[in-house]
Amino acid sequence: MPAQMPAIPWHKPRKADPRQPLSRSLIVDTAIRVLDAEGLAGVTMRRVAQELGTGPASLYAHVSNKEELFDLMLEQVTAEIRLPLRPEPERWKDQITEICFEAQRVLTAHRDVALVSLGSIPVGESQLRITEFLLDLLLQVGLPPQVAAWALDALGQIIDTDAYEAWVYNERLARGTDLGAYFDQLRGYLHDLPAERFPTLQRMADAMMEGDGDQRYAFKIEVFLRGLESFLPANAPTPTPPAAAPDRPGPASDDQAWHGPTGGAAGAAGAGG
Amino acid sequence: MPAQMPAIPWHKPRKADPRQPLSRSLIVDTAIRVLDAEGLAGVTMRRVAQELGTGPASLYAHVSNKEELFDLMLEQVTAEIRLPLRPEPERWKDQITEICFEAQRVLTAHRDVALVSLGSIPVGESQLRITEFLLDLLLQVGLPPQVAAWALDALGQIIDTDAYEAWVYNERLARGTDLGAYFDQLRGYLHDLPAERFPTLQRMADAMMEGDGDQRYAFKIEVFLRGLESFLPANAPTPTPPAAAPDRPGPASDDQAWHGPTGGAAGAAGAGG
DNA sequence: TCTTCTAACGAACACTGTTCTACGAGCCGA
DNA sequence: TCGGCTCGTAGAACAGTGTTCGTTAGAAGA
Repeated sequence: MPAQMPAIPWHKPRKADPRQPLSRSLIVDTAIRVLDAEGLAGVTMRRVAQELGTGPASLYAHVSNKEELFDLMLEQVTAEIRLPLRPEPERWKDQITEICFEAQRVLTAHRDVALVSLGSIPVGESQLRITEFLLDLLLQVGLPPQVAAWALDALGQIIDTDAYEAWVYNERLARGTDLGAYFDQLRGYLHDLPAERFPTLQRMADAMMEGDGDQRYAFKIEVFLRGLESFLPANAPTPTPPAAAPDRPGPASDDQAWHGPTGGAAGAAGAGG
Repeated sequence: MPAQMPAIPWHKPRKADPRQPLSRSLIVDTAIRVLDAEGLAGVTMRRVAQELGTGPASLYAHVSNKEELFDLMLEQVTAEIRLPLRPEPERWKDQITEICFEAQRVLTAHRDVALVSLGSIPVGESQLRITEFLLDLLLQVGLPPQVAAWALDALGQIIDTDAYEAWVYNERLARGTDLGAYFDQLRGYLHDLPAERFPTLQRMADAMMEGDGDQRYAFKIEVFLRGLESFLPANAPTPTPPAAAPDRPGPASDDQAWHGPTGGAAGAAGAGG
């Protein structure tokens, strides 16, 4: 902060500090600053207002809700996610993996902002930008349109959920919890489970604890991409006949037949991250 | 509620109402009743205490935290999830799909309780019960141990996240939002996107909106299971070499070599649902 | 110069989780 | 039977929260 000039005495100060006037984007920027410093729970209307040298009521002239403010913050953060120059279908799995890690990098850089994304439908410009890129890529690969469309849904969930859990993990670390001891405890707890009721779990305790967050994240993405791959027309005769929901008709394996009209309302799914 | 008998005058009432004394399980049961009626946000210490005819401070003798109360509630709810009698490896995909839908049925029956599960490591008895079953099943199928272990992680995430999103969807419905009009709006919004920036998305608007929550859920599970399937030793020469995180070593495709010591701390992942 | 409009804001409302402290009933040893 | 002690209970309070109301003060338009 540069040294402040003394106020000219006969200029009665407009507000106590002649800041730039309040605006939506200024509020959002400030809120993100608070978010980065203290996490989502620290972003209160009072806290943001205080940072702007005003009261909470003033914010409501530019933002109708705390929820709306959160949405705006998410959109702003999402804009930071960089995408490759163009889709490269010949290495689509690598490219998607890279995007997933880029998204996680950006999301976790802003604490637990991913939590905002979890229940919301991505309609912001930046979110659609990512959706557009991925959708284009998946179609170029040759996936059936409906598979590609629904895959975005799932991809967004993976990204958001993992970003959130990565934050939980980091938070515990930052709060001074000795994670080494914590996980040793957990491992011991699994080992000490009654063998007659939890034989497998007890035997697999070490495997359950294996791998850090990034490895597990990479695994989830890999499994998901391999699953997608099985929907490629080339792999049409899939290893096993595709299962579906217990009673409802699940996704069939015939490829182009996907775009069929079943006429249901869309689910409340959040793709795009 | 049955008609209350008048209090016998010469019996001075113990507290104003001669309820059974406070206890952990009574508090949890009451909290779940409030949860079912008003959602997780409605579960406040005051609200639960009021339901028990007492003040909020009284709860803290049996429950150290609101967070702990939430964990106990989750554990209690998870206990409702029914499992098949025994693993049937020959139809493992169907069985897992059934369990996923059973879990979602129970979770969504209790509003947004799934939110509690999202950031927490599943160590409760009921959660471990499910983990034990699934782990056993996956190993019997012949999946490499480490793949099976990490798969539980991913499965838990799918279940929790989808249950939460299903609740968001149902909530909007319950709050009187006309979802038909809402999704029509959304569809129109996608259709009206500038074609030069979002050509694919615009073209695919209908496919993006296709399918209700259950169909999308079934699709995610199916993709995941097909991905898992590709890790079966029989399928060892997978269509493409397994990709990994950009710089880190991802899961290799050799099967039994998994149980290796990489020595990292476990991630903050929540499996089990 | 006077009016009109609107962004800004102080104060307040109805809440929240949690803690402190006093109260009072039940049990135990004498 | 009686004191003393423990421990579950609960009222009040603290420091917060999101949001709204009614007022004010500054700028724009006539």
